[in-house]
Amino acid sequence: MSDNQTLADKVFSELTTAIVRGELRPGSKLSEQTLVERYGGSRAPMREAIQKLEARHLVVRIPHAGARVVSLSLAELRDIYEVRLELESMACRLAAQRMTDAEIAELYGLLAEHEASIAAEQGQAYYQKAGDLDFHYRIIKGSKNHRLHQMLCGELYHIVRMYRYQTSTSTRRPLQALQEHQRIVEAISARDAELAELLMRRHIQASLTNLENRLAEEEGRS
Amino acid sequence: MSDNQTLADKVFSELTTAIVRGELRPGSKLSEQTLVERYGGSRAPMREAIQKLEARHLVVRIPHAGARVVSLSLAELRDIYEVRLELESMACRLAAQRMTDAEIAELYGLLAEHEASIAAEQGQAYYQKAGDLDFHYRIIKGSKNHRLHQMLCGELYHIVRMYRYQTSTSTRRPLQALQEHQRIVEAISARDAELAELLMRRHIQASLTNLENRLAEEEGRS
DNA sequence: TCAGGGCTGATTGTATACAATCTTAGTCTT
DNA sequence: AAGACTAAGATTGTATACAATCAGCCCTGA
Repeated sequence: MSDNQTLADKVFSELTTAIVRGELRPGSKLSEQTLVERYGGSRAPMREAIQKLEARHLVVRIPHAGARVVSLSLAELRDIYEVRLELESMACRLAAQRMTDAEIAELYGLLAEHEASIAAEQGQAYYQKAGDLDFHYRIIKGSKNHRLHQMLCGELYHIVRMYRYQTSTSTRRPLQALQEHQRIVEAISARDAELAELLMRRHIQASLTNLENRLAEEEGRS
Repeated sequence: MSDNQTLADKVFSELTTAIVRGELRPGSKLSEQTLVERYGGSRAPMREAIQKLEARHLVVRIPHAGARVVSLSLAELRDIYEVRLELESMACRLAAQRMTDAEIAELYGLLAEHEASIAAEQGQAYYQKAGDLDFHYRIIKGSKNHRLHQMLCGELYHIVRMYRYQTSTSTRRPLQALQEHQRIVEAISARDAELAELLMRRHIQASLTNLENRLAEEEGRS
């Protein structure tokens, strides 16, 4: 029953985490033969795993030329952040309308945990980051829109996490982020959808403007 | 050079149009063997084609049990429309900011064509539908956000087109749609991003509310 | 020295064969 | 008669082999 997942799925999972964690650098080649040597099995499941990665935009495949880990330009990253900004604001609005009281209570609990971990200063960047992801994840799920959840968690978030170490956002300001999270939850709790959306938009906007500044200065240089 | 596309790609294209046009009914099974008999070749390319369809959410694949053409519930369709509403409004806002004057001029030209075809009453539902798609497509492209373009055109639109014959929207009111299109283009031309977004939101909202009404009455029935 | 063509090696695309799993029909039990 | 179990058949997952294509290198000629 737990062995229900196919070999291709397992390799896909392994490769996904490897790419997201940066163990496989952007631009590096993924030859099918290499994967066979590393993970065992035959080429067929490896091809399937690569195709699934391609579907999630984690690798780029060129016919007869192989697959490479995706390497995004700043412009492409800006595109992704723009879309994420819009979709996650939307998710927050819907969450304010559709989350159950129990789910909101859980959100409060999560915030309390974060607050404690920050206060104790045990919560280093890593914990804060995981907590941040968890927070956003719950709100997305609270939107009760399955497709929205799929798009944000299945297609955009891997990329965002992958490039997060570059962007240096929402990790250097844990306290401020926590306060923003608190206000968002308050808005959701008050069922104020418009305010919740606005606050989430602002919360994410910082990353985007940061990115656009870098994009502008890079264009100025060239 | 034109033969550069692989067999899997060709089968994928064929199947995509077949599904979108309704020649393959939602829920019908896609066995690999059947595809081999219909399109020739061997199972390997067929598997790849099916996987690409799965990536675009046009089929659902269950391990060891095969692939079926996706069959969406009204609730899932609502989710998709909600996301489309948000993304396409966003696209319209960005288009107002980023489209070139030449592209806007082309939009006006497109509107003139539609007006003529409606006035001559040669433009039956089919032409109007294609024209409508073209209009929306150009605005999406005008957003200059490649990922947004990918998501709307590559992932959502096939589904929307597939179920459009059910929803009966934006085909029975060609004149009103045209007028709404004209106002949208005027807003874009005036570089009024907020207004353009608002108008597009209203323009698409009709389909969504229609869908939600049907969803509500279905839930009331059960 | 450099541009261009062709060859070799490697890699991907495709075909076929085998193994594992699911589905379905039938039978048996309660 | 309804439901569960079993076995046969079919279908998918995997492995291996072959063909087609591409990348890199050497060689040739101006």
